[in-house]
Amino acid sequence: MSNTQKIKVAVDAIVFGYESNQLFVLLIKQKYGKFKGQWVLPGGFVLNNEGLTNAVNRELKEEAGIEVNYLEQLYTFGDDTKRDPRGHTISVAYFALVNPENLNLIPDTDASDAKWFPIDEIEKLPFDHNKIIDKALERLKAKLHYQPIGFDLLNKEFPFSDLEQLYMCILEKKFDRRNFRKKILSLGFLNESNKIQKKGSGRPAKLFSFDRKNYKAMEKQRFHFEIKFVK
Amino acid sequence: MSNTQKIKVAVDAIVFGYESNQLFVLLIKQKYGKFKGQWVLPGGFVLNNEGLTNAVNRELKEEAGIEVNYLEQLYTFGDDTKRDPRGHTISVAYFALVNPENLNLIPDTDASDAKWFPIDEIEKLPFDHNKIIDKALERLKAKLHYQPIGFDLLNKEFPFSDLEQLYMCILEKKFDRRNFRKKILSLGFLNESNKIQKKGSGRPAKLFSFDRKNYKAMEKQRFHFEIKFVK
DNA sequence: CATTTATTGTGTAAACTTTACGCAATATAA
DNA sequence: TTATATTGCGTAAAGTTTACACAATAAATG
Repeated sequence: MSNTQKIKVAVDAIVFGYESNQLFVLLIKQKYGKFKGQWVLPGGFVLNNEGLTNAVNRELKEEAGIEVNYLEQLYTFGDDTKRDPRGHTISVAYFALVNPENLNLIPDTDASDAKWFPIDEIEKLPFDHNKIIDKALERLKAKLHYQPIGFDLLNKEFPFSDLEQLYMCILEKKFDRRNFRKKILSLGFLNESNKIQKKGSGRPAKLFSFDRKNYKAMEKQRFHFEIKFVK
Repeated sequence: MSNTQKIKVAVDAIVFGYESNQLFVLLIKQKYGKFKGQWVLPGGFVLNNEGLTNAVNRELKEEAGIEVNYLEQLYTFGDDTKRDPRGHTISVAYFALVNPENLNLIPDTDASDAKWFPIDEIEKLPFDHNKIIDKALERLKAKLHYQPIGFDLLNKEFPFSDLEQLYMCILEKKFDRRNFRKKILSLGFLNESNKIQKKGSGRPAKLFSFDRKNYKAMEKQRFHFEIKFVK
């Protein structure tokens, strides 16, 4: 039985980026086959003797010349055996984040075309890729509440308002700026830099950075990140 | 490339059961091959043109004659290409729960042997099955806090003390009985039956049942299940 | 160059939730 | 009949979240 199994294994990546109050998803232009010329999620078939995580990282490098900041497995799509018209294929989807440094640097590798699309301007995509993006977005929204994942979408040093706006933008909610700041600061994993950022008018802002080491240590001591919201 | 892909796709199930203050995992005795005679997680290769969820349910029926109460995808194991000595295989692992009605009724189907093992008496298993069980247990513990999943491990009608003990047993924590009761009841999805259960000495207990319909409705209205603990 | 506008930083009181703990009610066991 | 086990309910203290106001510091405007 296992000799005759003809199921193919693919990986797909949903890479999120954030800049100027907008959430983006990375898509690439299909080069061959039935969907040639259409935008799809980066991904492809896993090679023999290649681990899944390796496969995603390889595809991201090949197709978009990108190295991500955060990567985790999202879900394996394989209930619909006709999800790929080329034949029975399951796809292990990965959820990834990049910070702004990696946002604008997508070299065109081997004639591939990669582009950032605002999340709310994504049309109907081939396969079940819209469904996959929906699931990834759901995960991103959920994780903002219980993991310090927002920092992976920001610069290393950021003013507090960046974090605040990122939360409001992605969660599509409004909440009190002052309470949010107090809450996050009270958790004790932000380092206050002595630098100061001036941008446009208004009082210049202190810059903060996420102290990942400290956070990891706190996590081991039964600390739980959690943020609830108002409005 | 995709023509020569030789990766096999399997599913595995981690089925949890609970009774008399003990958490159990379902294992089956391997019938053929290198690990013949050893206990492993139920599962097997996915058939051509078979969906993943179908594959798990089929294997559970074939190998243990069981239908589960709750089923969700856990994780896809495929970073280690040598996790199965028979060749490159990825396994989509599923997390399942059964209630006590299904706990003791495992018919021996086609010469297979299935058995419930207390979670703390599981020895070294073949493949990466111990790792899979660890991940499933972690998920179970986490979900008890943010999803009403405990009810799937109990009888339809149960005294409050059952729920309370299930939480303490699985989470390996102690907390205040009275506060726990108050908290759960305040969430408003338990129906109080007018039946009463007597068991041994002590005041007889009211029986409660989980109102799944009501819970689903509340969930849609932005209600979030959540339980934090003391001690 | 004084005034307006934009944005940051800090504080405090009220409402709500969680935690700690006492005791009456109702059964069986001795 | 008394002791023991277990259930059911209530209340005060501690902690957390929410709502809201105003001073500080810059650029933009006339």
